[in-house]
Amino acid sequence: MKIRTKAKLKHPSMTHDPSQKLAIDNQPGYYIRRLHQISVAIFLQQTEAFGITPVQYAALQTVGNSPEIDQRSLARTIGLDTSTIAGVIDRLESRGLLVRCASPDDRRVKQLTLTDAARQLLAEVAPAMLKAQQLILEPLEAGDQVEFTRLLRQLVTKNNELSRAPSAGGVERQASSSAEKQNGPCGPFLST
Amino acid sequence: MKIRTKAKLKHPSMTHDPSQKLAIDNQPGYYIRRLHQISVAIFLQQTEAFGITPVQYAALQTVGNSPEIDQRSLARTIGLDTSTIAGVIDRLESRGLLVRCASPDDRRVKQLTLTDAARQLLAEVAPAMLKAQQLILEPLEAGDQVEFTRLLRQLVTKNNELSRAPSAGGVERQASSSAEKQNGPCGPFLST
DNA sequence: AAAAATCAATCAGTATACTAACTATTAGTT
DNA sequence: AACTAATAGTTAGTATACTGATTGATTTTT
Repeated sequence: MKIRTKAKLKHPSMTHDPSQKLAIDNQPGYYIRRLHQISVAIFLQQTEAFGITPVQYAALQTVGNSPEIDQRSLARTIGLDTSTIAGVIDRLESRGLLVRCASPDDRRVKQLTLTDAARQLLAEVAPAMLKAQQLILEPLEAGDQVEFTRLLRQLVTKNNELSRAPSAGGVERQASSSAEKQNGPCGPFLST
Repeated sequence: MKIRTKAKLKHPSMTHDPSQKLAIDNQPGYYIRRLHQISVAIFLQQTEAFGITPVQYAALQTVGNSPEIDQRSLARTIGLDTSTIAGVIDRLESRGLLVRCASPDDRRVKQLTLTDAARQLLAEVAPAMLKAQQLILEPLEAGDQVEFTRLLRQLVTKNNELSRAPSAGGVERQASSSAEKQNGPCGPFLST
């Protein structure tokens, strides 16, 4: 009960007349949820042949761009918390798309590396993924697409800290020995 | 393998140069997902005292606006499929916020009715819910908020059929006997 | 060096959100 | 009337996405 005293009613639009019906389809949150559903549906439809989800794609792409990234940095880069990324990586690893390796420098850390299969998959999926992005915005005319994208980025960037998993703009690369090419993902003795 | 032949490459922007890194944070789908996360986080934060989720709120609000609505119509109204709504209603019913009643006209149909507790909860939550909506858009200046909302609605409306759970603009009310006030949600013998 | 704090990852639990398969009921066809 | 279609709801299975607790390793303090 005492919670209600927090409502300061600084703005007339916040004064809610309970006799008037509130429509959910008047709230931005509702449309944001719907657009997310639609966006995922379009992605899955376009990439249907590859059996990959938007988040899995983001994870693979990011690991590809930053080999030996650790789970925490990956999570921050794509805006997930560490418990969610664990499940994503589980599924990708069991499909043979990436490998978890304990870091030699810090045994708490697990470094991630793509398999060749993942590299090939990424190259194959890319066109469908780009097509999906295009289809999501297609109902808007060209100028509006640019405007919407601008405002969308602004909202995410400025509200970033409010979610549990704020994303880090760039990838915080950790020093990587870059001897991976010769030795395989997990050092000289664990190559495939 | 044969799937790849479907890529028609009708547009030069679809030709993906694999040597160049694709950044996930350049794709609208990524920002849409992030904004959804943020939107939910803000809602949960503002309504923390009530233990309710955005979808649960939408369900309660809709049932409140259309008593004796059936599950299918509710699902369509808030943009969910029937299997998802079943779980939402399970949770709301077990919290004593609404009641499922078999329709006398069609025994397949279950009609939904709010309890008094739900009506009270809705009235109490409304200000926090409105505050959340305001906070989501707050990073944008006033004019941009209007513009963003306009484009957002346009995207959802025009892409509506693409998701599994396209939403119906209005609520398709079914003939309701409106004898509810006297007899309770489930007819004369099942009143609370 | 031992104790405390911190940190990466995991796990249990909950809540959307989907697909696909299934039950029960109703409507339509022959 | 009997057979078939379609419909409303449920269930099982998978995948985000969160909270909160826990484990094991590292760092900081004492």
